[in-house]
Amino acid sequence: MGRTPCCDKANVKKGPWSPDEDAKLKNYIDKHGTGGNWISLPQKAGLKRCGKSCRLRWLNYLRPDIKHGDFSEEEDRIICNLYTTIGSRWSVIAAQLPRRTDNDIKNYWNTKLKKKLTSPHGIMVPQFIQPSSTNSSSSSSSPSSYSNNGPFSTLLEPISFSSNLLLNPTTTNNNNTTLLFHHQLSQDQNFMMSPMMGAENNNYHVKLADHRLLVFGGDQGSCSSSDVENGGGVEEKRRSSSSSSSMSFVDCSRVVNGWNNDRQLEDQGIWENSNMENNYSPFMDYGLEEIKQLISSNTCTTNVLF
DNA sequence: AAACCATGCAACCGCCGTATT
DNA sequence: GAATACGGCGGTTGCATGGTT
Repeated sequence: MGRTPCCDKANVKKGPWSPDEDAKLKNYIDKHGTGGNWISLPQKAGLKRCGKSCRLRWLNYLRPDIKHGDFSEEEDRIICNLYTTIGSRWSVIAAQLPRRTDNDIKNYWNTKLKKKLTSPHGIMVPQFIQPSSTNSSSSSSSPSSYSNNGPFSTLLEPISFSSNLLLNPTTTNNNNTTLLFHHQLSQDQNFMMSPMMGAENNNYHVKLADHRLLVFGGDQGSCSSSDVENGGGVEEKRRSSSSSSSMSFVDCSRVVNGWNNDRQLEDQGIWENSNMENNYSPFMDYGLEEIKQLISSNTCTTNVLF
């Protein structure tokens, strides 16, 4: 025979913990510790709870050194890095973040970070994983050199990857445009996405050789003038209908000829003339296959990987 | 003001490897 | 060695809250 059952399942309380229960559990553990036996603990502590429930409550909430909420950018970076490396092994990830619980990290990932990293089309898009330093010499997957090409970097040397998702953690060019994730479409279709620095709405740009600028991603699809300084130059007027659930691909070629000054847009009366009623809009939504075709049919001066 | 919807998060469920009988 | 509980973990659920229509 094996062990005796841990508790009477029919007579244990479930649901949210009351302040009184919290106090009982905390007082008991403060005085006696867990004793390495969660099963017998609730009875000793005067709680009508399953040992598992007590353990969970203590580890995820009552433990004195726990920090809740307010994840820092550094913590975001660590979580994203580890997730792309080892997947949803929350206990391992939590071990790298002092005072954080696996449950908190898991919730944070599911409610915040995951939305940043995935699109409804099922492809991964670059994210705000800022390098802790600008030293790029340590990563073999980092492009080895870049030219200064307007607000974007241009990859000078071709790169190839064995994985379809790699993190390029530490590349910042002179324009402070940070280059992030890489996906590979094929040998001759290497692209590098460049996020707009200064924008907080998850937009990304791809500059094509014919000066067209593809803008996609984003909760709201807006670029302020400060974004222009960092690689923008357009404002997407067609905003997503619901936050974080849509992904727009926008061909701005008709308005961004030269794409270096949003004043052009005003001078050309683009904003005023742009509406769906007169059947003219410089903003066109593209599907994933269309965008791939657009990119593959052009020689990109910006190297982008999906 | 009410109904509806989206979000955040605490807690539970079930699985798996290990320990115990 | 078999049977069963324990401890730990990740996935999922359900409730509370806040925002929007």
